[in-house]
Amino acid sequence: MIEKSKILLVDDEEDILEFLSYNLKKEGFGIDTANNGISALKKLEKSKPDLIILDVMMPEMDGIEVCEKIREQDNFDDVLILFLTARSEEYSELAGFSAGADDYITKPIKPKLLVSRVNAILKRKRKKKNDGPIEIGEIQINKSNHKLLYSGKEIYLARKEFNLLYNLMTVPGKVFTREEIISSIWKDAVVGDRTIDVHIRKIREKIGSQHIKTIKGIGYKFDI
Amino acid sequence: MIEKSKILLVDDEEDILEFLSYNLKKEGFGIDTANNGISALKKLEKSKPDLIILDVMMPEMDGIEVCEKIREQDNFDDVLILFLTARSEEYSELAGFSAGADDYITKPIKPKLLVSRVNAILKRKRKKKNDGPIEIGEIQINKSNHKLLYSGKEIYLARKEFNLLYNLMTVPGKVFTREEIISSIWKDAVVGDRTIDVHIRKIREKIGSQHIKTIKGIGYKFDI
DNA sequence: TAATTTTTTAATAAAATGTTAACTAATTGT
DNA sequence: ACAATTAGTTAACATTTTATTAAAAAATTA
Repeated sequence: MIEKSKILLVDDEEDILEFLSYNLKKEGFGIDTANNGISALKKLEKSKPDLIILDVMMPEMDGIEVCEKIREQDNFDDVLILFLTARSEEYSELAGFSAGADDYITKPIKPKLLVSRVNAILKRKRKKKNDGPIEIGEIQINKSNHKLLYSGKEIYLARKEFNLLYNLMTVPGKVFTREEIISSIWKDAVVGDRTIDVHIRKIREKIGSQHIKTIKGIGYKFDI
Repeated sequence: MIEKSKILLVDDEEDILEFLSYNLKKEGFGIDTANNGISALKKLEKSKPDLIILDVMMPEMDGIEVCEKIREQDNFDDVLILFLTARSEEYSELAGFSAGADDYITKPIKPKLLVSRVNAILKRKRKKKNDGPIEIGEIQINKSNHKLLYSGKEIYLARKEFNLLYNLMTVPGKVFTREEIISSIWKDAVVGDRTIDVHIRKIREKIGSQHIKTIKGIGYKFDI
């Protein structure tokens, strides 16, 4: 059985929260609500939603800002975010998109459209999430449980190390430039090039250097 | 001669299909049509199109869904998908893009715009595809993993050497003048002519001199 | 809050790559 | 054949890039 998805609704207007809540609960979703951005950010940890529906227009902290704050956190980069906007609002799709939104719905909200949209977006996620383990030679890396096996033995990698190695292993043999690496691991922070070297070094310390090759002037690759 | 690209048109309205078909055939594209998503999915295998133009709004299975279904199959992950949307439709660009679309056109469709858009998107694809390995005789050079195989054995080339050889190999037989070589490899630095010689020498050291020929007074070429 | 771990940076060392200069060899035109 | 021109070779050295530390900063955990 597929577990029901959890949705966090964030809006400052009580009646919209109720309206959304009513329609989505009816469909079997687990619903949590927050009536401002700050409270939403607080609830994230405990609630661990699959999808966040965010009103763009809110007092204090608007939806775009909340979205950015969420994306900044490392452990919520795969939560889906759907914006609620009034058609007339000046916020462009672009602003939402660049803040890290996955989709948006314009008000007035039609219940049927809302539900179909939510279903579609969640279905898409389920497909994407299917990051099965990657196995190359004696090395197996598994994103879903964050585990690395090296000839059967489990090796612990810190998060950044793990992400970096995982990235390289997604396309074995391909040379990843530092830019590519940075843009896929440091979504918003700015780090120096030496930082990557240090992480590479730590990974090599743990799995040896036979697989991770340096292509001077270009970047790194994972080789078989 | 460049083979003409094949396009699969998917729309439930017969007159739109005809309109698209007429305008694209005139440009020399190979056209195939389907009037619903299911039929489109069926035709994929046989038709093997380079581009699919999909109406978003269709009964039964909408364009987004068709697009997702196509992207799920892993033998069609490089087919291009272009959406047709009415400007007023509730579907956002965002939904389309995250479903895996490459571009979209809004109705009403202007023939000239359609054609230029289609040409642009196909050109983009061709260029991308050309980043694949180049294989000439026993030599294979691959930019994406920065590898040079010489009768199966991997040979390491430093960056400038690699770029230089890659350049020559993009058009085997063509004589590249020193100027051409410099302008494509040394984007801003100024180097003397002897520098190229030295790099050429190092390449010859590694793959022999039977392929890289000097055309005195002009430049170098890669010969089969 | 303290302790611990992780991440980043900065400084410096090491390695690899790139360029030049000086010289030699080859080719071309007269 | 012999200048004149162009290319090839070599080794020195300059430059760029990466590796390695240790230590500071940030984040996480107890």
